[in-house]
Amino acid sequence: MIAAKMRVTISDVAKASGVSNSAVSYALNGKPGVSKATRDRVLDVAAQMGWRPNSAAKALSNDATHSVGLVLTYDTTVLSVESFTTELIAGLTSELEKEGYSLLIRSSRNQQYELGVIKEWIASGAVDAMLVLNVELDDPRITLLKQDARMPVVALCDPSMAGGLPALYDNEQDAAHLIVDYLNELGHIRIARVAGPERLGHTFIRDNAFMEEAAALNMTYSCFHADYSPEQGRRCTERLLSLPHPPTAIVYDNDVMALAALTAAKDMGITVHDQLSIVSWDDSFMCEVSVPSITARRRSVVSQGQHVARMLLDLIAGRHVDSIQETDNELVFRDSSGPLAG
Amino acid sequence: MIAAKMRVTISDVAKASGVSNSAVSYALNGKPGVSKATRDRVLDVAAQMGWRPNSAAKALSNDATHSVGLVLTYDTTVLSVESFTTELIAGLTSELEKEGYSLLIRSSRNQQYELGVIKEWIASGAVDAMLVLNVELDDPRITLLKQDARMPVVALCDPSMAGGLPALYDNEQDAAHLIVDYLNELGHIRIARVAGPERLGHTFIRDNAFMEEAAALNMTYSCFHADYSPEQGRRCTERLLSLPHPPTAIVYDNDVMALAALTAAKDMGITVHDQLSIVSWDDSFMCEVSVPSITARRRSVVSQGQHVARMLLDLIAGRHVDSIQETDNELVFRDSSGPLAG
DNA sequence: TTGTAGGCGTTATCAG
DNA sequence: CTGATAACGCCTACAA
Repeated sequence: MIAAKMRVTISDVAKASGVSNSAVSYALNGKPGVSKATRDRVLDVAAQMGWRPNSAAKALSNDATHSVGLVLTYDTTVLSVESFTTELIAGLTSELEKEGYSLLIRSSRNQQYELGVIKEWIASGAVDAMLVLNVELDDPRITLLKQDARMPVVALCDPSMAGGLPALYDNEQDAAHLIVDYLNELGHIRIARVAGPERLGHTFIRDNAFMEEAAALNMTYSCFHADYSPEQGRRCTERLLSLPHPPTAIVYDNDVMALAALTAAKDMGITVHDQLSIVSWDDSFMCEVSVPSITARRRSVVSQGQHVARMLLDLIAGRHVDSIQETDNELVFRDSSGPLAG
Repeated sequence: MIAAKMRVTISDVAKASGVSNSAVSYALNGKPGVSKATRDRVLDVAAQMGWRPNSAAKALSNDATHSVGLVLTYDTTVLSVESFTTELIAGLTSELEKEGYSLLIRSSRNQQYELGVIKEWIASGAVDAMLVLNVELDDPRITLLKQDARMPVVALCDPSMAGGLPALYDNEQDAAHLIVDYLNELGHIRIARVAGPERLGHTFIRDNAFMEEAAALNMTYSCFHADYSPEQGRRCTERLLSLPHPPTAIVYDNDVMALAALTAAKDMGITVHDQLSIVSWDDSFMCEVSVPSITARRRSVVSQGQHVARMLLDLIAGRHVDSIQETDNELVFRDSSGPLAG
């Protein structure tokens, strides 16, 4: 049992450079209180010995862990929207990295469990801040985080459901208008939408936006709610296309369902583009390479992740943070949509 | 500035229940040294006051953070294999969760930077263990982690490149045989492969496996290396199909490139299935819904994540861990492959 | 069975 | 500018 425990501490460095413990601390942290001569020497010795601050000790002393928390809830949704999760994490971590922050991830099966994780984080100080995804109507997480204001939070949802917490949100209205107007210009009169789970906040927002815009343009609009899975995407498509007056254009809340719709339509002998226009709310590589390729709303989830990270870092630094609306709505026109035939 | 700092500590609980500090600690940790009566009372009071252990203090005292580290390197690879990353994280976190462990993620642009992160983790004790992805030939990370044995590690790569570190690995040979034999039975003589980056360990392993198996069956085999991106998948496909004696079957190292190949072939007027068989090394939802759907090797990345997590937890617990080979190789037959026409 | 005291590594206070 | 000394919250010998 000789080596094993070879961690270099501040006192080791202090001893080796013949100064006091605190002198080393000052030197290492670039704070005043030491002469330039000793500072340089200490820095030198520390580097030589390979000293690195112990994260736990630092965290205990500073009451800051330099990490940001994220709970991934693995119900049907997460794995069906793979690209969202990966891209968000990519954006988050790349921005956090700039300030030396890490992303701490925990897994949860349901919202109840996630509530427990959040409570633990609040009480244990395991993370300096956290973000909340997939906010639902009257989300208990929001309630919890509001009432107990110790934890800096950013919510990824419409401000109307963030309960005053700073939120980063899409301009869903704008996107809905973009899509509905586009379909209207193509001559479509009866449109439909296969939406995400009804309990999700952004589904609710979109529901209203679509309804209003369709009404304003005198279009017939019907909507089925699904769980983002290909199975339900398929089923809803079949149901819609079996209606007495089927829609001539369908908008899907995610790419996976839009893709499933492609085969569903094909199996029913309906030609996408000519007889049926399909638009996806989320763009992804799948929409590009599918046959036909799918017209989709583009947004950069990666940069959304970066923005959230920036907001979180600001909150941690004690700066005031306002809700921010993402503005980059754009429709990418591909083969799955076209003018109403006839 | 009255409330703000309302964290409940062990001494608060001690005071409130009229016993000593250590008695509380014993009681809370289920260790002997307290009477059942006081233990129950302490537990009660602690619950009442909402006590939760401070993670930093605990980490400092126990030299264990209850977290496992993962560095995501965002070169081209990561975002092109989205599904792999998401599924791996899903598997990892769900298994870690069972023991209350978290996944700590940092982001890196290149291997040099990642080396720095690893060194910092080793010296700072920020994670109890870590895993290594995308191992390359003579990977400096492996070297580092081997020479400095303080950090429990599991590598996701062939044992031959894990340098003695415990590894979780696919049976690439078996998978290669599976695919090549299948194509051989269909009557294909000239096959090709669009592989991943040459520097990656598993690419190397697969290269050899394919070459050997093709040779054993007297098949012509050619291979281009790409970066997993759709662009390169497309370009390599075009190059292969423009050869004087083009292959009649092409295997792609990931689903994204296989999908890109679909459109590439179509644009060249080549009918997939009839004139060209396409097989993907990785399965995903995209392979199911594409037109034509793509024959693919199936493996469960989620359960691989769970296995790695299990190995890491074992290592942390001080148990011996051997390298483990995943066995679930299976080929899912879809529309993109078929018997050689003529 | 209980309480006291010291340590984990860092930061911050306060004398000298 | 320097060097003891306490504090952060928890764990664990060691005494009582």
